[in-house]
Amino acid sequence: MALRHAVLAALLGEELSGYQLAKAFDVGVANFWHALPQQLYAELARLEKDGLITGREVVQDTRPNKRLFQVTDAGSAELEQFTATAAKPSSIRDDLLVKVQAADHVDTGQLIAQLAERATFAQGKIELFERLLHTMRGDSTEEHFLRHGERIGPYLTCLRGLAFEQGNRDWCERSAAVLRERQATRVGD
Amino acid sequence: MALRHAVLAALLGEELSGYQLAKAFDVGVANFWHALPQQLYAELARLEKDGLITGREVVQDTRPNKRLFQVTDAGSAELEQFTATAAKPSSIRDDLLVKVQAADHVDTGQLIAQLAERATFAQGKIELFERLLHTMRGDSTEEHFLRHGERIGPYLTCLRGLAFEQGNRDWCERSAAVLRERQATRVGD
DNA sequence: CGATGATACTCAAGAAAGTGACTAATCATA
DNA sequence: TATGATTAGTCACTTTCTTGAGTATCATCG
Repeated sequence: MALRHAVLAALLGEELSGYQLAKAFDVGVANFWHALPQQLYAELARLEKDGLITGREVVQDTRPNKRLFQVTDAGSAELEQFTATAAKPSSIRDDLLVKVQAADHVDTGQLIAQLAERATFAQGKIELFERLLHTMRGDSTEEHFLRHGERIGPYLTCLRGLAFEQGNRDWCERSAAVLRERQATRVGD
Repeated sequence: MALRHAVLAALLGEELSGYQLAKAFDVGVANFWHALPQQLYAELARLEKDGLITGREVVQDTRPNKRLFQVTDAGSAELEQFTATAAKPSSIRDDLLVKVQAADHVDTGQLIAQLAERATFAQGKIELFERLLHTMRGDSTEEHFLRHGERIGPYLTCLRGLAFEQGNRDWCERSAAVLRERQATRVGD
């Protein structure tokens, strides 16, 4: 019962189709909640059935028709109530960290390659987030935007995503460097 | 098929009981993989059935008997193979971020309280990780340990956990400060 | 003109994860 | 001498997530 709230939060402020929502969950929202398109369509159906969102059909000439969803008052109330409940600690799942945990017992070369790949991926995300942040704040400085901007929720979560990916990149690079150095040392033994 | 590898990785180097493993998943391993005790017991049973770990009964006088598990050669091979496959991008799930995403539409007071609580929690984790890191490296400096230490996998993942929680703490504090300032501004309107 | 890719979804099956309740012994403490 | 905490697990049930395939239209590129 939590994807539910992530979807509601993503739908606040803008009407989206399932397809657009899936895109959003692929870039921005993915920082704090990950979901596949199929889950989103299913969740949208449930939310509509429960009256927390309403959908309207939009007929399109050049593309398949779509349904745009927006949060109802009941949906807002649900989110409000959700916010009032205690937050569970965040749960992370990362294959790569599992592999690094076993670093002393597995093939170092593979691990280094995967750390490098992840660092590159993180760098891409960093650049994306920096662009997103800039788009959101427009001409204002960050400080000014955070004080006086209208919609700062997505900005704040994006800031967390940025810091997270910077942490990822730095850690991947450092870990890869450490493993490389140890490899070199061992060869030189 | 992923908790499987997290359990194997946690069991490398040390023989643990299900109960001890659950503790490990509550502190260190939780940084990159979260699981409840019930899941771990179930996974241990599966791993043993598949011959990736072996358990031995340890009779105890003062406490209930326990079963200690260790990774078999087949288990090591499985981990090795797992490392060779491409890592999926990490998946995060965080209630609190969902709430912040909706920050402009929900009760700010609650949110600030939860951010403060999370910052405190993160601070506790930071201190725990710093202690763990110190224990692992003993008298060596970090640099020396990473170059010449025997078992650096858990150290590296702990470093990531530390950075993650520092990021959490900083972001929570900043977000809470921003929301407080806006609250004050609005009152002053 | 055919291939590829984007838009916009749907369905079904199976694997994984989460929830809640429960047993049973010992130890500390008030 | 009850009370609760800690150690050490088990069972059953439900929800959620992932995987894989499939439908249909239009736009673009070579």
